[in-house]
Amino acid sequence: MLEERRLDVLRAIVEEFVLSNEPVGSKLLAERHQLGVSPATVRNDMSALEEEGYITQPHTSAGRIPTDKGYRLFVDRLSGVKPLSRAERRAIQSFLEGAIDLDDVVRRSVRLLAQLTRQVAVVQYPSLSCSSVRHIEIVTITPVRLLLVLITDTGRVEQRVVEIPEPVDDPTVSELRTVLNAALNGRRLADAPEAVANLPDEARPGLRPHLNTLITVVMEALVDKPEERIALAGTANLTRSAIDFADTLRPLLEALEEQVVLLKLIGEVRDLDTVTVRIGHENNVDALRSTSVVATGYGRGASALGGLGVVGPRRMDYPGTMAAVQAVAKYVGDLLGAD
Amino acid sequence: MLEERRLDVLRAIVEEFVLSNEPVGSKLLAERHQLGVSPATVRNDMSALEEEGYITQPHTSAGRIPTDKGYRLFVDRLSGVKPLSRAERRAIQSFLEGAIDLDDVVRRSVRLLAQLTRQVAVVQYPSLSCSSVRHIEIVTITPVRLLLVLITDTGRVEQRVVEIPEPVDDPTVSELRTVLNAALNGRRLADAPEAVANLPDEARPGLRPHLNTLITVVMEALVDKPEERIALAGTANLTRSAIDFADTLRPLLEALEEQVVLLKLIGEVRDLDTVTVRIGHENNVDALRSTSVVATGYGRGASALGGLGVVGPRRMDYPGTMAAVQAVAKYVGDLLGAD
DNA sequence: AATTGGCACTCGCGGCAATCGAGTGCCAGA
DNA sequence: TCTGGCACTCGATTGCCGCGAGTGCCAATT
Repeated sequence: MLEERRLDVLRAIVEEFVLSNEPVGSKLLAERHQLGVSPATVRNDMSALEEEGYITQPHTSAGRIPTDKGYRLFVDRLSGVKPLSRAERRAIQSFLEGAIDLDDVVRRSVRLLAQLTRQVAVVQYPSLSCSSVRHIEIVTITPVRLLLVLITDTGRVEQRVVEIPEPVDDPTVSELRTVLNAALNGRRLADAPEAVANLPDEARPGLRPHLNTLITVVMEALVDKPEERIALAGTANLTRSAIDFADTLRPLLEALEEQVVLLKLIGEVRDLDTVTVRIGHENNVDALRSTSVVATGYGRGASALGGLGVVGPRRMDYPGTMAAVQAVAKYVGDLLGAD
Repeated sequence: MLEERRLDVLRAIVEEFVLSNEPVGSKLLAERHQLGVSPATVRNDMSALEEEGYITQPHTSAGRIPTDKGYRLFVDRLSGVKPLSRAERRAIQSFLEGAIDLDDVVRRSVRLLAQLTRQVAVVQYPSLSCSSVRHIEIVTITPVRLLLVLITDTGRVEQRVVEIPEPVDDPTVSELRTVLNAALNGRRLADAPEAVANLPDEARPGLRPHLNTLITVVMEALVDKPEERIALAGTANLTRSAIDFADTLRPLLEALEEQVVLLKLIGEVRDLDTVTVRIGHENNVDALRSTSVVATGYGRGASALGGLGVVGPRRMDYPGTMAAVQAVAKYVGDLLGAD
């Protein structure tokens, strides 16, 4: 009973603070959230909550604001799921279904997510290693430089320039193309290594050296260190949250421009079916210590094709943001998993 | 003589203000810049300059700051060329020459430019219409869906999915590929329309409908409305210039996310050999009214392949920025024009 | 034991007046 | 045409004061 109400108080504090961005006091809580007790009682609870580290006061004679720990408890135990409005669902659907190719899907999703959450949105392009090969094309640029073009079932087109040690002629290139396609078409890139492992042994001797070179390059470029890509939108929303500027905003913007940071971030949280929330200090990146990240994976079947999420102030509408992230992930997953 | 000194005063004001970001007064000017006259004389000149609209004072009892008109005069007549330091030239060279493909070149240039100028940098990918065709590839996805891949001499790879009205088989696709390549290889995309104009007439009858469809699509997608791309870097630098935040920064960030705006901007100023400067109100975009844009075109030969530049506060080191923009444009032009 | 009303205390904030000083404009003299 | 002098303006800084929101504690009540 007493435990129960204390949590109610915490929930009320979080909700109120998210709304107003001002430290919230006992009087306001008692009258606006039907707690059924007097301000004095609320004060006692608040005192206890502060003792336990869930809330803090910026200075004496001010109300309380949630700590990271407080937000964490709120997210884990206190917040219900806030379903999206019908209008929102409709907006998502109509906004995404006009997309014509992969680039378009990603660009639309990231803008959509930024708009829905009014925060910074991040969408990762489908990882190559989770995709299947639809076609491999080899184009001769010069006799010793080939352009490898890989087309995946997610519609992603990836190209690499390959320098080869000795010149090849067109018939050989054509033969290489046939052999590679036969071995890889329809297979997932993650399975590619074993699929091509003994290709050279089966090929005619004259082809082997080239095949070996190409296979090495393909493996290295597309499987071992695939180029992950990221789309970003809504950085203008950072100015909204009145984060204190010079100190926080700059490093944050710098971090967001750093693909590596974002990839690491998304990589850690791209589970399907789970929306991960990282609050403040829980982020491993310094520049994100004063922000929260809400992210999840998208895709169909077992493993995630990629991840997406938003970055915003800790003072964030977690239920709403989580709902939006989840919904967009579902739509994007369906869209890219199906086609 | 008197005219002469007045301009010296304006130059001094601009330089001082760019450095300090504070309104500059007559005393400071007289003692720091060897004008050879007393503060009182400087005051007279300042009064005249204000009369003519080159400078203004934010409030009585404050120093003067340049107006847009003042900056304009400074850029046009007062600023010498500030050559880059040897170290900077070396940095540019070593930073860019490691690039492996087009994407890499563009990404590196934009970061380099942002770093050199400490401002927001924008680099446009080479326009398709200015590039020549190196190779066209057609890949069958389904019998009625083809993937067109266009490779240009600048290393850009562009792809489009094409829906065709009736199924084609592989030999036909192969034939189409041969015909298209024969007609277009080595030609500039801008010249493509005439190059393919009477291809259908010369082809064997069975090929004509497909050829017509493909030509239409190629023309539409790659020539009429080519997808221009833009790379952006250094948005974090916006926080540096103490632009007043909530009011200016948000619309600015929003504008920068809008590719259309940037493309329009760059498109207007991509002359080769001329670094264009747009100061404050000279920009046609509202969000850029309180910023300056320094940009130019890059490329080899007559027409520009693309444009690049920076966006920063009006209070900007114009000579230095112009030098950096020019230098990077030259290197990028050489890099992309040569290969 | 939990809750409540009462009360003293803290402290940030807004308003106000006084002061300071940088910078200007003007004028008379060289 | 330039210069030194001088009065004036006005934003910024400082210090002070009172208000009020919010707290913590305590004794009384249920």
